[in-house]
Formats: sequence, C-alpha cells, structure tokens
Amino acid sequence: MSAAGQLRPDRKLELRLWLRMLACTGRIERTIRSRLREEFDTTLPRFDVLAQLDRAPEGLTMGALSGRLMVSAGNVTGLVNRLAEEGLVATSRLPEDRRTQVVRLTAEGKRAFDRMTPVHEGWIDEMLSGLNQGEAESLYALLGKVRSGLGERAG
Amino acid sequence: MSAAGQLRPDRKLELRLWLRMLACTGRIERTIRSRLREEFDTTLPRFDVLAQLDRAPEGLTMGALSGRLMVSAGNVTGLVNRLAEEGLVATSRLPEDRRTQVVRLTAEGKRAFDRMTPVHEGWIDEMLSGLNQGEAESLYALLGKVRSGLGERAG
DNA sequence: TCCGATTACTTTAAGCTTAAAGTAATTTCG
DNA sequence: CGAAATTACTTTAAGCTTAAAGTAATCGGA
Repeated sequence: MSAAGQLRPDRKLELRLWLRMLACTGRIERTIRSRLREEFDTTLPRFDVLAQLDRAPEGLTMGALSGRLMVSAGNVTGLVNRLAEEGLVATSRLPEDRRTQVVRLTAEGKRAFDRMTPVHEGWIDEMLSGLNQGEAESLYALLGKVRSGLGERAG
Repeated sequence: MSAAGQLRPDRKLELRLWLRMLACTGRIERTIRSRLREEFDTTLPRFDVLAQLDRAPEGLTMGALSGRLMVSAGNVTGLVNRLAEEGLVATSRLPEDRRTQVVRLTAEGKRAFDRMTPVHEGWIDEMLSGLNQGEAESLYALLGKVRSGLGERAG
C-alpha cells in the first residue's frame, strides 16, 4: 500500500537474514533427522544425548544434560527413559544426594554412538561442502558475533 | 593466524560450524517462541501460517501451505484446524475440484497478524543487532552459498 | 464408459517439546 | 531440632511434527 518506493536501505535485511538462517539450518536438520532414522533407526534428540554422554565418561546428572542440550528437565526425563529402555544408557542415584540421577552410556550405547558419529560427521561435511575453508571460517566468526550480540549469557 | 592449524585442514571445522549454526538459530527461535506465547498467546507455527496467508490475499491451498512452510500435509491440517477454531482463518472448497481446500485469513486473522508482525520484526532486529550492515550482508551471502551447496532444489 | 492410477487431503500412532504442577530429598535458619 | 525454602527431578496436559495408512475426488486410458 505504501506509495513510496524503497529509497531507504533495506530495513528488512535482518528479517531476510533470519529467514535464510532458519531455512538453511532447517534443511540440514531435516536431512539429518531423516538419515538418522533411515540408517540408524534413531532420532536427533537421542543422538544428541548420546553425544553429550560420550564427552562425559564419568556420566552427567539429569540437570547437567538438560543444561547442555538446552532443553527442559521434563524433556530429558523422557529421552533418558527411552534410551534406557533401548539399553543405550544406564542411570544410578548419587549416594550423597538421592534426588540426583547420574546417566552414563552403556557399552552398547558407546558402540552405537561410535558407529553413528563418523557417519553423522560425514553428512555435515557433505552438506557444508559448498563453502571453502575461508568461507567456513568467516561464517563461523559471523555466527560468533551473532551469538555475542544475543545477550551475554554463557554458551 | 594459528601456526599449527595450517598444515592439516581443520577437519572438525564443519562440525563446529554446524553446532554454532544450530545454537544461534536455536536460541533466537526459542526466544521468539517464548515471546509469541507470552505477548500474543500464540505459537511460531501458527504465526508462520498467518505470515504465509498474509502474502497471499487470494488464499492458499493446503498443499501450497505445506510446500511454503516446508512441513508435512498432516501438520498443516492440524494447524489450520486450530487457527480456524480461533477464527483467524477460514477454509472453502474449490468448486472445480472438491478435494482442494483454500485457506484465507479472516478479517480477525489479518488484524491479529498486523498487530504481531512489526513486533516480531523488532525482535529479529534486536537479536541480530550484534552485526553491522556489512556483516549482515556477508552472513546473508555465505548462507546463500550454503543453501546452494545443499542440493539444487528450488527455494 | 469404467476402472486403475493419481492427487489432495485427513487420520493415526509415535515421539519431541514445553510450562506448570507435583514429589521427594536436602539445606537453611530460627 | 524442626519447619520453611530450595533443589532435582518427574508427571501432566497441550501442542507440534512426521511417516504411513486411509478417504474421497479427479484424471487417463482402453
């Protein structure tokens, strides 16, 4: 309806940038979800839990998992229950604080993750292969700036 | 700059880049979801439907909505049902093909969207304010390259 | 014309996700 | 010590999401 044309520099750049960020990550994520399901019969949230536990051989509390995955505590309860049913993780109570559950990979869980993670990494490499190293570094740095500007909370 | 990293090309750069993309978009998206709920008592998927319909005053078929939102057809059915219950959209059958539903914004839906969208855009501007215009343009261009490399399907 | 294929959408089952409420253990403080 | 507050987690209700199966309308031949 505005009769005036676009004299002004691109007020909508941020919006278009956001939509493009969303579209790119959405497409990559959808591909990963689909391949995890087809090739390993699992889901991205489950894979993410295994990845966090793989980096913490001593195990993680439910709260720590919730923080690292950046999802709600209730969500972690459900994911860990399902992974425990599959035999990929095991839980135990801390003797010194019986409220606290510690979650660890089982041997089977470790095996499953070790089988999946190189394949997963290959998918990422493949999907980001449109960028050369310098471009990837630039993108990484720019996203770092975005993150910093997002409010100074720990990452 | 890093002396050591020069010989072998940082094999994990892509993975770190991907995790950072995911973290950035995830944080922005979570903030938007939370604010949409608190300030407008709605959800991001509903807002996305309204945004698509706002750009198509003549209405969109369920299939077109599914394509533009990049979600499954079954998903659109549920979203449109809920928005219709809220009175924000209305559906009608095409006389020439009675399988096809056309969805349009109602006057109330249009009003709701017009109230929300400038606020939504303000949130985006705010969250991306860590970048100056040149940086935003670089990021936009790099993401365009990512998208191109993602397989040559239409965007 | 009629029947098999296709198209457009809906339903279903299962899982992910959250906020809010609930439970139980621990800590704090008078 | 003992009650109140806090912490760590679980449960619940509601909505989002998908793949797969289902329904109904239309199209494309023979």
